[in-house]
Amino acid sequence: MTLGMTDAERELIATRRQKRDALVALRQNPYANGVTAKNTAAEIEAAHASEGRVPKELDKTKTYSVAGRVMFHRSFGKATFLKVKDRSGIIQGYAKQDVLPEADFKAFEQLEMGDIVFIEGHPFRTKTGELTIEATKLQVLTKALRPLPDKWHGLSDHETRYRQRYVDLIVNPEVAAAFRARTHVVSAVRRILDDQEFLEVETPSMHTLIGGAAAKPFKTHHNALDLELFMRIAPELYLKRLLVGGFERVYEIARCYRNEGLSTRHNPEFTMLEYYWAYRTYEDLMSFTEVMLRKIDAALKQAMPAEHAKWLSERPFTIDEPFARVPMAEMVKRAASKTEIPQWVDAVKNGGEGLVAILKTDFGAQIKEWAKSSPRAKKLDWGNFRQGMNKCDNDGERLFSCYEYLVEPYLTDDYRSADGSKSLPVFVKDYPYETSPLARKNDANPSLVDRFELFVHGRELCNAFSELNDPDDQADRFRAQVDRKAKGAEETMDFDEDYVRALEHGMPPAAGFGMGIDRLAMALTNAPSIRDVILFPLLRKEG
RNA sequence: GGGAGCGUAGCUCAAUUGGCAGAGCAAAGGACUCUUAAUCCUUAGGUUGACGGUUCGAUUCCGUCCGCUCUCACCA
Repeated sequence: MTLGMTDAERELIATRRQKRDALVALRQNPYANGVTAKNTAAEIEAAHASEGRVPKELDKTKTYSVAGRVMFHRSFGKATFLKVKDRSGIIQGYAKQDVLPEADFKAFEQLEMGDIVFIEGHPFRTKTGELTIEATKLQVLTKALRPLPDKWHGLSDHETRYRQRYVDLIVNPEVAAAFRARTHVVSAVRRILDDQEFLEVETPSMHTLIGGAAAKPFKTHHNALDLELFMRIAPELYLKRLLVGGFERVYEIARCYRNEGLSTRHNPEFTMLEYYWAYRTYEDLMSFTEVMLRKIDAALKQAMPAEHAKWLSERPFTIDEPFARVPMAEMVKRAASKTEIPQWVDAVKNGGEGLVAILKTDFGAQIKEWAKSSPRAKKLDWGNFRQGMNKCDNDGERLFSCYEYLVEPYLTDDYRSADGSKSLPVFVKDYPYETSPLARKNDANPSLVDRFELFVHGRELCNAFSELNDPDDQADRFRAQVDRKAKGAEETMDFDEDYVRALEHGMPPAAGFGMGIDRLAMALTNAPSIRDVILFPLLRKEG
C-alpha cells in the first residue's frame, strides 16, 4: 500500500482519461458545474412507495431528476441500467438509445462506474418491480479517473479504508451510516443541553499548563511569543472559571489530545463533552445522564430508524432499565467475595475494612494459594494486580487498584438487566480522594469524593463529580500533584495559580460531567474500534 | 514499548513438500433494448510490501526493515 502506482493501475487511469477526453471532444465538460437535481433518490422512492414492488408502465406525467455517483452499470449495447447514489440513497436509471437525444447517448457511452452523473426522466417499475427512471436527459457531471473497488466484495482492507476514507464512504454504506450516526449523536447532545439553558462555549486548546486530567500532553510552540504550549488534555479548568464568571450552565464539545498509546479505544485526538452545572450534585447528574443517554438514542432512532433497529438488536447492553449505582468500596467487597478466597471473604464479612490491609503488603507468595479458590480467582490478572498494588502510596489508591483488577473486568458479567439478557450500565461512585484531585470531598466521609464514572458494557464512558470549590483544598491538591511529579510520576497536573485565584472569588457549588463522544458513538453503533467512528484516525505516514 | 498475526493484479481472494503466480469482479474488443453478483466470445493486467540470506530454484524457509490488524501495558 503505497502512493506509487503500478503499470496496471496507471493503465486503468489512462483508459479513463481517454474517456474524459472523448467527452471533451463531444463538447461536454467532464467537470461540469451549475447542474442541480430537483429530487433525491429517497424522495422519489417515497413518492412511489404506495405502489408496492410490482411492474408498472412508464408514467410520462411525472418527471424527476437526480444527481449522484454511478455505483452500478450494466449495458446491453442500446440500453443500459445504472444505479445512482446520492446523499439520500440509491435509485436505478435506465438509458435507451431510442429515447435519449443522440448527443446524450454518445456521451453516455463514455460513462462508467464511479462517475458522477445527472439524470432526468420518467418513472417506471421493471418486471421485478424496481423503481427506475428512464432517462430523457443524461449528463456526466464529473468524470472519475480511478476505478471503484470490487462491486460485490467492496473494500475491506483496514489500512486502505482508513487512509482513503473517501473510498470507504463511497462503497461501504454501513461505514457512512456510523458517521452519520455520530453527527446525530452530537447534535442531540447539543439540543438536550441547549434545552436545559446551557451555554455552549469554546475554550483554548493550547494551554500553558497541564491540567484537568491525568495524561501526557503533546507539546507545541508559539514563535512570536516564544511560548511552550501543551495541546489540551481536558477543557475542565477553563470551563469552571466560567462558573466563577457567572455562566452557571456551560458546556464544550472539546477536541482533546493525549500523547499516549493507540488502541481500539484510544486515538491521540478525541472528542469530549464536558458540562458544568451550578447548584447540582453528582447524584443529580447520574439521573440526568440516564435521561440524556436515552434521549440521544431516541434521537438516533428517529433520524436513522432502519440502521438504529439493527444496532439495537445487536447491542449487548440495555439503557432501558435504571442503571446500577454502586459505591466503589461496595463493588470491591462484592467482587472480593466472588473470588471465594477465604481470607478475603472473611475480611468482607467483618465490614470490608480489613481487605485493603490484607493486600497492603506484597502478597506475591500467596497468589498461588489464592488462585485455587475459584475459577474467577484463577482468572484474575494477578501479575499486574500485584504490581499495581505495590506502586500505591495510600489506601485510596489501593482501593482504586482493587477496583481496577477485581471489579472492572467483570462489570458486564456482574451487572445484568432484569432478565439477564443484556449488560446493565453501572455508575461506579464515591472514589478515593487521592485519585481525584479536582473533585469535592464527601461530607460524611472525607476520604472519598463525590464522583462517579459510568461504565457501559464494561467500557468507561463518563466521568463526573461534584466540583471542589474550596480554594485552599484545591491548592493543597495541586501541591500533592506537583510533589508526585517531583517523585517521577509522569501523568500529573501542574499547579494552576490562576485557577486557584478564580476559586478564591467563589465558584458556585456545581457538578461537572465528561463523556467521550467517540466512545458514545461506538457504543450506540456497536463499533468494535474507535477508528470506526473517527473519520481520519491517526496513522503512520504513508509511503 | 512487549506479544501474536497479516501483507500476492485496481478490489476480493487462491497457489499441494520449495518446482512455469491463478480465479472472480473491475478494465479493453465484440454480441445483446427489463438487468438484479446479467450472460456469451476474445484480450490485457504481477518488482508476490522492501532489502538481504539459504537453495539449481523462494509467494513458500531464515534475517532485517516498513506498514496494518489484534492484544497487553499507560490512558478516556
